[in-house]
Amino acid sequence: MVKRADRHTPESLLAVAVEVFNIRGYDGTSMEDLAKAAGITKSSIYHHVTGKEELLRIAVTRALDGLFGVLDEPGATEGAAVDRFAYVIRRTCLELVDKLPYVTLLLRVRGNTVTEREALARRRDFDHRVADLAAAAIADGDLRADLDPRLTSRLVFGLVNSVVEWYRPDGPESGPAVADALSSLVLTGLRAHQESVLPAPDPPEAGS
Amino acid sequence: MVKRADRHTPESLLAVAVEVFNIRGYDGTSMEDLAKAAGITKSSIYHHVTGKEELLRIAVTRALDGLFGVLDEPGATEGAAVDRFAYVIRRTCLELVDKLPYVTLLLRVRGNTVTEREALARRRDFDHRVADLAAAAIADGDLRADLDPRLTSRLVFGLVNSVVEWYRPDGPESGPAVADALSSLVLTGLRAHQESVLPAPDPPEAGS
DNA sequence: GTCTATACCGTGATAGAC
DNA sequence: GTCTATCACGGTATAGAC
Repeated sequence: MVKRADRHTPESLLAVAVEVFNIRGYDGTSMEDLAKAAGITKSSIYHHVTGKEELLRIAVTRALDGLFGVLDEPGATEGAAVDRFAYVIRRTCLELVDKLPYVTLLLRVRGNTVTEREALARRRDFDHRVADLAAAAIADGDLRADLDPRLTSRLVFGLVNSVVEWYRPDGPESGPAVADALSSLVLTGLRAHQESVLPAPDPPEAGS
Repeated sequence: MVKRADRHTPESLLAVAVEVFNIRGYDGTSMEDLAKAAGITKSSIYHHVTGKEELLRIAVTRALDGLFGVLDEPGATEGAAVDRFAYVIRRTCLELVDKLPYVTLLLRVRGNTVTEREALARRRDFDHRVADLAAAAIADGDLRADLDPRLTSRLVFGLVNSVVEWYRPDGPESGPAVADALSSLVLTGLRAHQESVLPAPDPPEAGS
């Protein structure tokens, strides 16, 4: 923090703001906090942005655009539903890691302002589209039918989103490593020998 | 909301406060918000509690005591590590649903006050004890060894914790139903036929 | 147990000099 | 682009009557 830049731009200010928002929470962050972290005074901030809420709006919009971008990629629109579902899980996870501060902020929005409520609405839209994908994969018989599609997609994306709570770019795991582990957990499960519950022949490898 | 009680007690006030905290966020909630929701004035609140932070402290303590209680139950202390791990997953999920408002609040704490930092420290302690359990299960060869124990427990408890983001007591799923679905997903995975990647004979059932 | 009235401070935001 | 000075408002919390 206090990464002073002699000349701030809206972009450099945004980076500082998002970082502080994610530490203290949006509501818990004052303009004075932002000013200290940016190395300038409160007033100077208003030269770059119209206010605190605009910083939030830019940040969550960036996160949402990234997530929706995934849904438009060929891997998410072509092929079997189960493959598209797996693709979206993996890519969403990578996108989350790539835009970590922005997505983190997005996922913590509560809905106290217009900006926040609009962000929540877009998030719901995203979740809905993913739930449709899970439903299609189940209908195809490629995902277990004993789990409700809505519940399934909620669990899976709860898992994906939870990554923001602990992932750090300078930590031991790379983004792709997390995406692989997560995908593998979701599709294959954690148990070492699947026949531990019911007697069954030995399953073949479950490579990524 | 505005569930007016003619006579408030610290307990009734806590229930109101936690509900509002979870909607607006702790920092986003003013004493005026609490007063309106409780149907009394700001001043009256101070007759029951010393202030806003005490309400938070009582709530998160209740959540943490519940979670640590799970770790002391026989199912979490006796038997094979993999079974204890599975037990803790399931029971934690049930505890989360049972104490939903308190756990929700706990999981959103940011660390801006002494109370919050102490809660975060206890949470880290809990996470650490669960990670040890996962490590033991992997060492026993009962959980896949290709996933790091720390990463595994982070993913699994990220998944468990994410339930607070969507679960509602009056919704379609019961607490045990969610706990079962979640445990099943974690241990067995989502794929209908594990050999779906390579051509294989007909798969056995994938019962719960 | 709840009220009105109030103290006191930090908040987001603006004006205008340099 | 940044500053000092200032504003109006809402924040937590207290005093004391009923």
